Amino acid sequence: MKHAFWGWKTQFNHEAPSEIFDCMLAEFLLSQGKAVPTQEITLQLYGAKNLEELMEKQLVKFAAAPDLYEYYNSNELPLIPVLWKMEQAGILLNIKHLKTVGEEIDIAIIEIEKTLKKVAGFDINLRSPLQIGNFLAEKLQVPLKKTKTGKYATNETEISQYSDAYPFIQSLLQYRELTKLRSTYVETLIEKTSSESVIHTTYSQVAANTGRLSSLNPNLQNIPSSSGFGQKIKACFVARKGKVLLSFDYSQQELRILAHLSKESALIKAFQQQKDIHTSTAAEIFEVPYEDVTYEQRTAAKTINFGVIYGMSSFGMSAQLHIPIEAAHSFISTFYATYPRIREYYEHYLNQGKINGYVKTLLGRRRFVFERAGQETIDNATRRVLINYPVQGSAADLIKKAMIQIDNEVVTKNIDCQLLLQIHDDLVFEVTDDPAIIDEVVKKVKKILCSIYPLSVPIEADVKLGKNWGEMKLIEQKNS
DNA sequence: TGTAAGTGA
DNA sequence: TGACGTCACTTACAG
Repeated sequence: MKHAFWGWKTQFNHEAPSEIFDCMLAEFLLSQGKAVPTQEITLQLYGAKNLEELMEKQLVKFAAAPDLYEYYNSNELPLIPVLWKMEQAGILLNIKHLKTVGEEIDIAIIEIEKTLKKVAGFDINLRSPLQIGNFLAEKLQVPLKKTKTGKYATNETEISQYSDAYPFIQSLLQYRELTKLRSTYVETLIEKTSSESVIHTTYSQVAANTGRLSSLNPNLQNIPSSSGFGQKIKACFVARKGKVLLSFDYSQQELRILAHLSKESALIKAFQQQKDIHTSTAAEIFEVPYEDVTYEQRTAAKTINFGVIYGMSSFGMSAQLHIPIEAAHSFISTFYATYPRIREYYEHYLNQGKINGYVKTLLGRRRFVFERAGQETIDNATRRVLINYPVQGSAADLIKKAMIQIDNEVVTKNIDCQLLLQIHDDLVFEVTDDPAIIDEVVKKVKKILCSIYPLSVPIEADVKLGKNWGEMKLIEQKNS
């Protein structure tokens, strides 16, 4: 929780000048009667003597781009005190419980370690991809692929296909999962927790090229949720005494934004009718009634729905769904036949990228992919960026806008409630454990989240409540 | 310091 | 032809 706005980015394609954030943070802190953190490196970098001079230099930059100045004034600068308060508040950690979970993990690790070393027959370093790769490929004759540096690839998707034939691999994957949890989550979280058992992250507004926030020291945006032990770790994040945690999770926000941007009527209709979007896509591409969609069909449709947001190829899809490339190709063709406007959306943004050198989000944030306008060709990596950025970037814009409004209308309005965390499409609050207050916060926050920017589809959010972050219970259906 | 791996959205 | 889904952060190993 040093503060939210250290650091800077100098890539040509980045338009979030962190130095102005430093200036605005300084102003905010001064208004609170606090000491201003000196940004000597930033000052030196821009050849400025003080923050005022730095700010003047920034304003010169912005003078050339009034629309961006407007965007930053309304959506980035007001977010600074919001993030600052989130960092200062921090979240309470049940250290005792976390240590117990750590001990459970330790016991499991020691057990697995013993059996693995026995099978290997020597003191193999299980954390070394080099040693593991050599052992698997040369001793056990597992036909491993090579990485780009010519070593054996031992990543999960590569080796898990042999886990049935080799119990060693199965145990190794468990070993990796447990050691990851222990070192990255249990140990670091304990280490970074204050004497009051509160953990403070730092948010950066200038790390992600899409305009998303990022979280560091520690990163609280990738706390595990899937596995059993992961859930237990998450459950160690608790509400303070007399309070509860409330989370608001946007439902399929990126696909809704895709529907809005592409104006694809079949997709818009599905959202308007409040259907399960993956089932709906499955019904369309497999030409079966909505009610008859099977689990496998829904899974395939889900992969395709997310795949299109990222510009996935038939190769990537075949790998993920374990189907032949031809089948994946056919799925994708059918998808575009079903949702023709999505293909047009692609073409539009690719052209914008060529013509202008950048593309824009809903709120006008730009991402440059070329140094100059008027490009003839686009390579595949750039193509995917152009396709993904408007969707991911717009989602980031909208939740930031909502956070600012929520802070103004809920957090600072004598309602006992504080925003603690943002995980891209998810906001976690700490609220007094009182039904009337909880009800008020739920109504107000949900209203802001869902009406922050009218799309051609409804925006929806799931609301969950709990004493800890690992066991949150849905308190309101998204369709209500 | 770069690479491989794994966690999240 | 070669690559093959976006955006992050952290850990550990090896040079």
